[in-house]
Amino acid sequence: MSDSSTRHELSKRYDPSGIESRIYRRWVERNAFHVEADRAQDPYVIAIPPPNVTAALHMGHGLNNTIQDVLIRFQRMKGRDAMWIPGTDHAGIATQNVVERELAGEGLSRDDLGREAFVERVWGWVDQYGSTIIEQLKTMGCSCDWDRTRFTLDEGLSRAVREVFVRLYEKGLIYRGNYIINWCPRCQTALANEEAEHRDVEGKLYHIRYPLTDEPEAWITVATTRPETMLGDTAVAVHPEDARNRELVGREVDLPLAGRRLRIIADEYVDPEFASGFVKVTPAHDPNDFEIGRRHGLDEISVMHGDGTINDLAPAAYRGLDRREARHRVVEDLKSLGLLERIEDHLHAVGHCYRCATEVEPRLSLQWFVRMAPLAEPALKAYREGRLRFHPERFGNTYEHWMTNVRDWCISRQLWWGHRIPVWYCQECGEVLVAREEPAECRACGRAVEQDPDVLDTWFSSWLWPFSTLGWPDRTADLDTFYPTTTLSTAPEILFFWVARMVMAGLEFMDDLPFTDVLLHGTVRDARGRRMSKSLGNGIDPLEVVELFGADAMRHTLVNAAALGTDLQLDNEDLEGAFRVGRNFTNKMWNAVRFTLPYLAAEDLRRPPDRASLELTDRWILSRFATAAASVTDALERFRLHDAAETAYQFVWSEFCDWYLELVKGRLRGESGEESRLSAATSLAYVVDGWLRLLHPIMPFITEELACHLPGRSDDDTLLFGPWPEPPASLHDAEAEQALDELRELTNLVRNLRSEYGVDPARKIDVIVANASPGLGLALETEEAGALRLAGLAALAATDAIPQGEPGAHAVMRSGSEIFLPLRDVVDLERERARLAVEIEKLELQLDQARKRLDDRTFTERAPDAVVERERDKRRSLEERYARLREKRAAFAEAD
RNA sequence: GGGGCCUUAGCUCAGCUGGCUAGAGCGCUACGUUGACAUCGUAGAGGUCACUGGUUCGAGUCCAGUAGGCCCCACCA
Repeated sequence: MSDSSTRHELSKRYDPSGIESRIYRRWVERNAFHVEADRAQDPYVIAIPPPNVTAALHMGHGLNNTIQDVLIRFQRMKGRDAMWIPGTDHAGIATQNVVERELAGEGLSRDDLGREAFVERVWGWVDQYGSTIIEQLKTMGCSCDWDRTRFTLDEGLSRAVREVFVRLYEKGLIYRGNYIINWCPRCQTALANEEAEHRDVEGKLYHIRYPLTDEPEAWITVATTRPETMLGDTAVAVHPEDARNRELVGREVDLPLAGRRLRIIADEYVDPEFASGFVKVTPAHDPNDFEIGRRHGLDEISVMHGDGTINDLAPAAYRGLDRREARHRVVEDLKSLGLLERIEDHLHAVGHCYRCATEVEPRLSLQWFVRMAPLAEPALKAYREGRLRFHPERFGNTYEHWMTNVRDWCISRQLWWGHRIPVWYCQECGEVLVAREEPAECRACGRAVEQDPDVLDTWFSSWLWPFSTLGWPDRTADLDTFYPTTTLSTAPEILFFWVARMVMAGLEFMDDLPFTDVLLHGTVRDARGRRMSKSLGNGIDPLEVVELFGADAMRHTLVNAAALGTDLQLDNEDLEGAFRVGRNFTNKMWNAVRFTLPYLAAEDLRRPPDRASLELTDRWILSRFATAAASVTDALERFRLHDAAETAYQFVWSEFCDWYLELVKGRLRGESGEESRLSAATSLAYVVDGWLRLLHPIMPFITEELACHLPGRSDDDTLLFGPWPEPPASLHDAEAEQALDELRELTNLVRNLRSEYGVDPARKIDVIVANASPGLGLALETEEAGALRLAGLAALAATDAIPQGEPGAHAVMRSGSEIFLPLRDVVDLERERARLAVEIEKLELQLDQARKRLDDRTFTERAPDAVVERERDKRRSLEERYARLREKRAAFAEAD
């Protein structure tokens, strides 16, 4: 690679376009993200939550994948074999819906094509668009091991799915049966419990009279929210202890409209306090009624087709009506029969399909299920024993609750797109064959067999993701090396769908947790606090953000806004505003490095300069850098990415740029001699290299680009593999920090006074310092020139005592050092006296507080010594400043 | 019905194990084109940390309750 690509003058503004794609290409060309199993000594592994193949990148992806990339890059720089497995999910219903919609545009349905052609069509779609999101992840800078990209429906993963199905079946953990499941009448498939989203709906509660068979003038009243299901009633139930109603148990009622006789039965399920205490029992259309029905051996009459229309088991008048129309008709008919007692408003939760939001229909049907309790037990144990950790911790409660109340998982879907259920039925003898490979014939009778037409829930493949992607069920080197993975980062809403199930599968099939730490990030919201969504049209397109401000700016903004466990808000109507912080920061970094480049010593950037040869300011920035680096490292290790971003930002901007660069400018130009220049140049080089590394996980492009320009570096060098900055503890320098703190305080005080008295910024003024503390003395000894420049001073003089009563502005520092600006032309005596009075008053308040505390015996006795000592220091400092300021004021009074 | 979270500056939010004068960014005010950066610099205004009580030498931080907002789970029709 030649130098020509990057070795040019840096532009005045940072322009990420061009740079980012060039850098990414360079990484890919050297195959930098790939890790070979046989060379991985210390693996750190993340399996990406595979986005749906139908997906286009949204901010939720942006956030989650930034988080993962930060973690991966951090660990890679620390020297670990960081491997990030990418891939996509075939997303059964979602993808099938997309292609069906496409077909609908051509006036076709999937039935027009037939199963085979339809599936082929979906594959075609996947081939064409399925890698869109993968490409978009690259634009964001994600450092996935692209060689390992997997798809939940590829050959290897399909084999894993069949293997798992067969094993669970043989273990008795998969069964088939007729149960009430959640049915989406639009998608026309079964759903898992988790796939039905409960939402409150304003409904009605209908009170309906069922006449007693042997006493036609008398009736009982049942209450229902779904009158149309009465067509499938097969009993009426009361609570066995219900004093009001229990003598009716055993009698019969005439079911209106359907003309069927129903027995009144007693069942504990019924709440005797609710409404009249009678419940109509519809075993085929309600999960509770189903249970009652099984307990009492009731008929299960399903009165609906899969599409939600009434079927032939209902009276002719209702056949073919949609469930809504049927409800209306039933209510009207009951009204005209005088059997509708009343209708009340009723708020209740109704399940909705998580893919198309259609109201779910509880429906009796023959499906395949996984018995979950035996799988949940070890998964729960792992959490309780602390082997599985959640960040933030509170999600552990949610996990525990779900695990302890887990219900069997309906895994069959009446779709065409997905893993075909590996079960074959003999048409002759009814034999059921569950097999890894398609059987040629029935093992019982030798006749032809036919495969179950259904496919598996898409999560039935994703729950195997952490090991199926590594080659399982084969015992591969990848599997040995990279399983278990380390961290999982995802959105809390798929805790049950995916995270919990992966834990179960990992423990069941690999005998080990799939990961040890689960990081659950917040939700991205719009300016009004609403969740960003396609339907609301309030999303922000990450690609547009990258285009406008660069991936680094976006990543920084996202990480910076996403404190652990909190949602983040981004203004979708003001992109510029939303990403300003990150964008401005990239520009700041760019210019900071651009400025330093000509001055950097071409020493070994990675070796901290020897302290003995350094000047105070250099020792100070090295000390600050050591603190920042330790704190960023700690934050990243604890998944507190936000803190890491914040710390690095403050260090670079507020300490490095605002103070260090400003202070050393003159020295870098050689104004203080060669030795001084060298001290600054070597320190600068070490610190710049260091903070570029600290920021690389969050902002990989700009840091990589800038690092290439450092002396002795070329395009062939990269920050990818570290080393991660681990400055020696010896860089911590209390003396330098103390001195520079005082220097900064002095500068701030002078600036403040200048501003208050409206001194022309261009005007150089003098300052007199008296009673300088050792720290300030030390600072001025070496940094006088810097202080003069930053405070806009012409000269700085030290004396033993400030001239008494002379017109000018006064201040006293925390250390007790005094400052005097002899500004006889601008300082108004009256005003200065008033200003001092205000200062004195403020000090008095603080002093009172400190004294009160220290006078309190319980405080001095019970608080830790260190706290008490600090308080004493504070009082001492306050007393000193107080005394000095009062002197000033007194002097003014005399002078007047 | 159960569980969890939130309420801190005009706005968006930090503040982890309780301890110096509660922070950041944006916005606002005043001033500034001193050769890194106007995507900038300097200074400043702005907070009874929702409310009430408790624990403690000490509470934004811990506990209880109140009010408001949000989320998850749940088979009372």
